[in-house]
This record gives sequence, structure tokens and C-alpha cells, in this order.
Amino acid sequence: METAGRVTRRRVHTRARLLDAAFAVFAAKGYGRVSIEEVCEAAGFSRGAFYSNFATLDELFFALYQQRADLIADQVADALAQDGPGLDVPASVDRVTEVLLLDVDWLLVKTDFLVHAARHPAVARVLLEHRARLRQAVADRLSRARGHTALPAVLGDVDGAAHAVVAAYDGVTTQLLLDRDVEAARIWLKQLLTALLTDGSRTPAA
Amino acid sequence: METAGRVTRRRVHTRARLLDAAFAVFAAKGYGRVSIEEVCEAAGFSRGAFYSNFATLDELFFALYQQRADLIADQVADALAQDGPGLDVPASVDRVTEVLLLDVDWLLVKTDFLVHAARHPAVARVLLEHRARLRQAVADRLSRARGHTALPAVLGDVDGAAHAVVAAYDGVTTQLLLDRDVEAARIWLKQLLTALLTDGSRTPAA
DNA sequence: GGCTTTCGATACATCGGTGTATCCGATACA
DNA sequence: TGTATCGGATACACCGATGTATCGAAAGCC
Repeated sequence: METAGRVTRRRVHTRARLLDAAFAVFAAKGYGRVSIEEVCEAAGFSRGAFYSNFATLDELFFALYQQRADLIADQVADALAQDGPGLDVPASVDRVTEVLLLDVDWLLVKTDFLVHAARHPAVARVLLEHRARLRQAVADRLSRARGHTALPAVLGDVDGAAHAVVAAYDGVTTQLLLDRDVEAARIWLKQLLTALLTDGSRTPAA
Repeated sequence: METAGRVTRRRVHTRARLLDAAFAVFAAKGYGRVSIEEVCEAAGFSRGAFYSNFATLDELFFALYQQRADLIADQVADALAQDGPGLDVPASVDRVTEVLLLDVDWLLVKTDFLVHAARHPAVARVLLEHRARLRQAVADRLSRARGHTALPAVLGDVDGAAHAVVAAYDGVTTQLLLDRDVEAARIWLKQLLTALLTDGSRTPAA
């Protein structure tokens, strides 16, 4: 049962509000330009509330990332699992693309977190695991599709293809952060993914 | 002639040293966790020197990025121009890959700059232009290779292919920032690029 | 409903960074 | 070499943020 303290309801609430406020503020100003006080103010709390729930801003940031990342991961898993065993990949691509490139604010925070992780090995490990899980989900989906749709190609095995999918996503994200054109990013990501996952010989529409 | 003040030599020196120090400090701690004072200390100067050369830390960061980015851009252009008109793309890929994934510190600073630009439209525009220039160089190189090597494929025109190349680079960079494995990244980038630029039907070695 | 525990607010001491104003030494030019 | 100008150092006043210690009030438990 852990150290199941006595009170909970209030605490849970304020923690949640702090996380939400942090998301907004981080998205707007960028982690690293945000003070504890700003987060508290945005959440409508005093700094006392913060220190009661978190030891440091890093800790809050980490919690925030985990919360949101898990949420997205679930959505992606849903999108991948949605159609039956081994139906068309393009449909999956579409659905996943919708989920992944939905919220620019999240991309901003996520990139902040990447930059943060890049300088903190312990954090990096966690992020790498998240990514590995996602990649695995993609790989599973791809292997289910084998034989039904055109196989990948030059990337080696299914795992390599999954790696490529993630890389494409990251690449498109980078551009999106700069031009803020979500629709263009979606189209472009779909195009990239089909290019990667489809045999070059059977070039589609265009 | 501009407002060609009177003194220059000393000034140029200190400016350069400030930029170098800033690079080191930014790479180590991340822009946003760095104070003006830290940069000055690392450069062996007082804050007076800083304010004499730059108005704000943003300004220095911008100058730093431009300096290094231009340098890299030149190197890439060289690598692309190196072999005669329209020889093998794989060789170019190799050379460019070596140049682009050389220095993790630079990738760290560059990503910091990306994150910074993502929240400052004016800066974003400049970064987008840099990227457009690079992309154009790639496109030129690709169009020179047309007919000699296997054409791209499903990506549309040469310009689309260039876009894909940049996206692949960005994607690989993201992973590299987390695992710090430069060699793996190089290999992986080459693989991705050949997958993108080579007709799927003529799968190479593997 | 009283009692206890916990949560969050308030107040305080402190620190580090900022920006500016001023001064002195260095440097270019005659 | 003298001198006017420039570049960087020093000193100062000023926040803004941090973390802690203390207090009052809300929430759970009986």
C-alpha cells in the first residue's frame, strides 16, 4: 500500500492543475525560460503548493512528460490496432498521422524534453524506452501486414522499417516546429511513410 | 564603409572568444540554463566585454548559430560538389553524412536553436531560409545525377526528394541526441538515404 | 462534531544575475 | 610619440526567483 498518507482528494486536484498549468506555460515560453513561480501563478496556486507536490521543476517536467507521453502512446496503439489483422497499411498511416501531428503545443514541449534529455543520461534512457515501445508497436503492426501489402524494401527487416517510421516522424516534426503548418506536415508525413513502406516499383498516384 | 569605427583588432578577438566560449557553454548546459556571466567567465572576460559586443544573450546566440551554420553549409556544399557532374549518388551521401554527423556538440546547440526559433517567428524565418538553401543544394545535386543513377521514386520531383533527405537527417539527429552513438547514426542515415533515393526494386547489398 | 493530520498560503532571508554608469588602460592614427 | 578614441573592467543598485520555516485552514477519521 505504500506510504498511503491520509488525505488525497485535494492533493490530486492541485497536482493535476499544476501539471496542466505547466503544460501551457512550458509550451508558451519553453522550459528553461519558466520559473516555478510562473507555473504556480498560472495554476492559481502559491509556491507552497508546488513545493508540497514537487521537489524541483525538473521533477514536475518529468511527470508532465510521462503523463502526456503515455496518453499519446495509448492513442497510437489504438490507431494501430484499429483495423483487423493485416489490413491495409495506408489506412493505419493515415490514422496514426492524425494522432501524432495533432497538437503543436505538445510537439513544443516534447522537443523541449528531448533537448533536456540530451543532457541528462538518466532522462534520456527513459525517453529512449518510450521510443522503443512506440517503435515496437509499429513493428508489430508492420509484421502483421506482411504479405497483405507491399513489403517494405531496402531497410532490412520489419524492425528497420519501424525505425525508419520513427525517423520520418521526427524529421517532419522538426519542419513543423518551424513553419507551424500542421496540414502540410500531415500530408508530407504520409507521403514519406508511403515512400518508405511501399515498394518503389509500385509508385502510387503521383 | 559603414560606420567603420576606429579600432577593430582587439574587438574582433574578444568577440570571437566570446562566441567560442558561448558554444562550449551552450553545448554543455543548454541555452536557457546559461547566464551571460557564465559565458564571460568561460571566455575569460568581464561582463563589460559582453555588453560592449552584444546587447543580449539572444543576439549572441543568433550570431553563434549563423557563424557555425554557414560554416557547415559550406562544408556540405563542398561535399556535394566534389565529384564531377552526375556521378554516383552513394558517394555523395557518404561524404555529406560524414560532415553532417560530425560533432554532437553542434547538434546540441543546433537543436537548442531550433527550439528557440520555434517560439520566435523572426528567428524561425532565418532558420527556414538556411534549411531551404541546404535543401536546394541537395536538389541541385540530385538533378545533376538524374539519368546516371537510379531515380528517386514515389516522392514526386527532385525537390520532394531533397525535402525527404532533410527530414531523414533531422530524424536521425533526434535519435543521435539521445543515444550519442555517432557511428550508428551515420550508418543509419546512409541506409535511410539510400532507401529514399534508390528505386525500391533494385535493392542493394543487403 | 471533535480531533488530528496534511495541504497549501504567507513571510522572510538569501542569492545570483542583470544592466548601467564610470573609469582606466590599450590601440590606432597623425 | 603624442593624443584622441575605443574597449573592457569595476562597482553599484536592483530585481526576481529560490527555498525554508511557520501558520491557518481544509479534509479525513472516529
